[in-house]
Amino acid sequence: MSKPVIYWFRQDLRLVDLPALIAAAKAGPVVPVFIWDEELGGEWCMGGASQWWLHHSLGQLHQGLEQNGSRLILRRGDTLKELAQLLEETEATQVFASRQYQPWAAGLEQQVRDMAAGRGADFKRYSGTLLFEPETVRTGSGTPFKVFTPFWRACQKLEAPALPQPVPLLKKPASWPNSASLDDWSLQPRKPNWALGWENLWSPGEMGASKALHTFLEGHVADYGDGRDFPARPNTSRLSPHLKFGEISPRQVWWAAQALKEEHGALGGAVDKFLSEIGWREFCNHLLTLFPAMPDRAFNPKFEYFPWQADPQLIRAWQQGQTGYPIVDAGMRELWQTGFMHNRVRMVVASFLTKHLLTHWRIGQQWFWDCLLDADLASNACSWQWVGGSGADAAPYFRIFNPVAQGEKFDKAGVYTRRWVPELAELPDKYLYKPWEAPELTLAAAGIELGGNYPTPIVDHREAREAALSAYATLKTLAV
DNA sequence: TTTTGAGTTGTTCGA
DNA sequence: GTCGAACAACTCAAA
Repeated sequence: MSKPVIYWFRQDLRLVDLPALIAAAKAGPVVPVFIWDEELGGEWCMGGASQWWLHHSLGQLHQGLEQNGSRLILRRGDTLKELAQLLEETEATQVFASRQYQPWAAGLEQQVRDMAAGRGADFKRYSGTLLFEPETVRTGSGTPFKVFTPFWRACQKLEAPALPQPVPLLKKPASWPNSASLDDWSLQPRKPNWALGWENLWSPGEMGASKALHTFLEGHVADYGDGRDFPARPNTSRLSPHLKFGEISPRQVWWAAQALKEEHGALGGAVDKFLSEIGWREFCNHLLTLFPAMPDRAFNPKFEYFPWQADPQLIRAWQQGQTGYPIVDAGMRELWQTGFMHNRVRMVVASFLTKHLLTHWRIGQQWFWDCLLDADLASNACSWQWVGGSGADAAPYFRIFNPVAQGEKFDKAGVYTRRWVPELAELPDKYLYKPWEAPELTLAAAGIELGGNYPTPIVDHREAREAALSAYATLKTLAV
């Protein structure tokens, strides 16, 4: 019998359309492995909410492998050491994996390659996480793009992504190495269990991902263009955590979207708008590859001199959804309670933190990193920098979201806001986003005591706006 | 090399 | 209530 090969699962927890797994299956009997390396990423090791998802996704992956006559070998510890140990135990001659794009990934891949070579084994790396490899998208003069629209246009002109590939036939090795037990890893919170009920909100794993895609494309994409901006409407895909863990490939998304366009030409506009969001995922990963310091330093160096403030009380009020601005508080509480936040509201809360509170975007990035199920290093860093004004193709500094206007515009009936800020449930629409303007009697009738069961605004919008504008003005004179 | 057109997501003010 | 302009130039990408 031929020597086995190792398939090293990373953030590609699926069986369908996985080029590296297909290659592994061709090369010999496959030992599928996942290594829980808690330290990997250092400061950016996996956040709490994401660990909950990982637990369930690994369970699903294990089931999927069993249905294909295989299994998932779990190990915990340093990636390099565990892979070396597995090579020794299995006498495998090759290690297969999908390429990742975090700043530490390329170095780790090189270390694995060297370690394997030292044992007479080969390391083989394949794409599969992005539609386009960062090296392949370049401007006419050969430089990487720094503006989204021309970037995405250039992507469309490249050869279309390959069609998704089916699950390969996995041959069993002569014997299986030992596996750790998922439950021993304590990836799920216990005391307190802040993920209570999340099983009803999310279906981690390949099947859940596929279902989310089809529910979206069959029902909700039609009204994506407008609907996606309204947090109470169902017109977003909610695919982000699935994509983050690689439970579905962007190629599956791309081709399912193309098929829908062909079937219903009228949906083309909405589908393209949705695909451009997949484009932003690509763009962010390309930017992170280009500028690995993205999570830590301003892409626009001027912003390294921005007069950020850091008031722990204000930061805590933001984190806990106690700012006194209902749309902000609704978003922050949705995040805490579900591990997710609607995109429109993410922009509002991020603008509030960076501009109203003049707090460094890194503080927000770190909070999101720990709380978001879909926390992705590239998207999180690029999006925070975009809001803060320091990113590529960033929002202009004078774009300061008005939390009252945003609430009134995008959640007029208050369905979203009242759900997450129930103490305001009885407040009439007219005052929902500015309870401080409501007459005493109205507040009393709604059971609201400002400064009691709901906070007075922690900053005044007009004053905060002026302060932000003048803080940003200080950058103008800088020559960096 | 120089020139030209364009650039995710907004708010406020004044006519 | 509605609409257009200002916000502030700057950088990017392509011709």
